[in-house]
Amino acid sequence: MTLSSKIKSIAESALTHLFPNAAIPIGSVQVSQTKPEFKGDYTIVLFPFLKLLRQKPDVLGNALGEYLVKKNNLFNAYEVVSGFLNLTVSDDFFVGFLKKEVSNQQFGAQANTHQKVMVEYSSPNTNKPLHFGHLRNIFLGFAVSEILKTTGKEVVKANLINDRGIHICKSMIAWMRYGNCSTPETTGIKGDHLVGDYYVKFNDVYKSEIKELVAQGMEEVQAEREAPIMKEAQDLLRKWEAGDKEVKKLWQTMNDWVYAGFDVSYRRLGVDFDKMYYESNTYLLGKEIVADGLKKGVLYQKEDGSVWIDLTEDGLDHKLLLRGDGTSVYITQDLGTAKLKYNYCNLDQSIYVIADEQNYHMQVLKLILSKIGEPCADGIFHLSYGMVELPTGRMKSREGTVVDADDMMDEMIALAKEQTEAAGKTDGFTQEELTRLYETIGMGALKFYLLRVDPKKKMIFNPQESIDLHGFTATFIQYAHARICSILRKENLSLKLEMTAFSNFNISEPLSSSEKKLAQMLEQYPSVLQTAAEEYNPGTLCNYVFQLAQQFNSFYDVHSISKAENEEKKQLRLMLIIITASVLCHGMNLLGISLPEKM
RNA sequence: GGUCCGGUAGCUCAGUUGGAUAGAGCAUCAGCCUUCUAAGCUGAGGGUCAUUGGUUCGAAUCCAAUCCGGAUCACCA
Repeated sequence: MTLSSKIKSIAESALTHLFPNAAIPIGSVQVSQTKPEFKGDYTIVLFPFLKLLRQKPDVLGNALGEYLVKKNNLFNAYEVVSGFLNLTVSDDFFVGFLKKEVSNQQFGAQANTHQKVMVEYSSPNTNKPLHFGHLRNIFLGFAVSEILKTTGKEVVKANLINDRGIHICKSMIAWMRYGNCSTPETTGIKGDHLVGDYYVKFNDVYKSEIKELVAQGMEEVQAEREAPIMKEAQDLLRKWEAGDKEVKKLWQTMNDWVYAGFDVSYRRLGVDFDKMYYESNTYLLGKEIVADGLKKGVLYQKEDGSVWIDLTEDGLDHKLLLRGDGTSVYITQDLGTAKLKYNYCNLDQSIYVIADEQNYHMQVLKLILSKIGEPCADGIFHLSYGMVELPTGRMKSREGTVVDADDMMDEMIALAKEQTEAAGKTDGFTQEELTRLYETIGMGALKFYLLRVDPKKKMIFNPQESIDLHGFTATFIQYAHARICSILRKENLSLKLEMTAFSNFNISEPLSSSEKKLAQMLEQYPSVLQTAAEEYNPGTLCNYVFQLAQQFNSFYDVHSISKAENEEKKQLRLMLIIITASVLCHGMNLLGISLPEKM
């Protein structure tokens, strides 16, 4: 139980004890951190009880404060300031906390709840390489998965690859026309980029063909339909669906190039998947669900044979689920895939990390499944995030205005190198260690930059301004960690300690304010994780980890650890920094960011 | 037009679910390295929390209306 909730329940029972005739509503006690300008650590707000108990703030505050301090050794002082009861938590509590957790590298992790959660993220199309927008999706999905895991969920990371459809046919036709049998091997170009180049090529040719047709007097709308390259792409798609061997073979080959490229990127990004789904296997699913819905009368059929659902009661429109010719539309396969996922291991929850442009689609998907009575409906949660835009607007892969993910990684790592060298911090490293260090700093900065903001807010990225390595960044946190490691190296201590370490420690001197503040922040880590998990928001964790590093830096500035005033203080501070390092490391790892021991 | 999301310091963002004088980072300015890593620390300036009204002891937070920006509402995916 966290300190804050402990205080809550203690105060609640204290109030019922002091005022036996009044019914104190459960959960009505508000506990918050005391503002730095006042004395104390935690604050109870008295206002909600004044009317109920017919008490004046000062009287109630003093009565409650006195009772709490007297009856409970958790507190050793209190102060009432205009309706707020500020409580000072005893040093013993914090020291007890430090002794208990100093050898626990898993501090913050919760016991397994046996709830099964699938997190689908990344889910790329196979016609182009990953771009900056995908990175937000990927980092979010990975971080949320890890946060859920550490709070006791069993997580299946899933990737649903959109490997079929007109988009890949566009790359295929452009390659057939202009590729000259080039391959990643013959060109030395990474597979996903090579296929992406032909996607761009397709659009260039498409545009010029339209222009030509318009010049010949055709309407633009018609020209868009009639352009030869487009017709050829559509023809390829038809052949693919008919199972044409040659087409399938090329399709497989080009997709394999892309997968090889993605694998390199995923590995570099440090993310992984437990379950891969391919749309070429799932795109025909969902028809039985539609048939079932028709039988149940939830869906209706028009004269032309098309199947619809009426969602007007829910403030939405009529939605098509099957075409007149009986073929699926986009949402049909999603109905089937939702069920497929659910049946994979009896999911309690199925999370979709998808951009907010699909809010409506996801809302409709969940609603339809629930109306048809599919049990998978309840667990569906759309983790919707805002798109990453450039100052000039949305990124368009068709127009080549995307910030490429691989390029971005290269740039960040180059920036890390540049700034490390500029700061003259390369001494004592081997070349190999430096390479790894730049990777750690660059990738950390990139991930943190994308994870620190609330997922649902859209973000604008300006490629002209490089991502900072100062202030609210991963680098800042990595630096704090490296400082701690440096101290521990000199003290011949490891972050991994025996259970018995520090078990004989006792204090005789009061904690300084920055020692206490640091301990207090560390104690809050589990509840931060809980909040981040409940809100599916890694940003909460970013904020916390940054504030912790900040608090450590202030602490570090005022207190020497190695040359502490006495042995007691030294031991105390060692415990503090060991847990700090452990929490920083644990928290950042959940975000997919690693921390160097030296930088 | 319907639905949904957003609007907080010059810029990028927090704001513990309704609590004290609204906080960080960047940028600007002023200090701090003979002492465990200055990628750091301390301080200053910078605010009509989009606007207006309401709810109450108390509102950036809840409600209503308005303004601005975005997404979406296909027999596309």
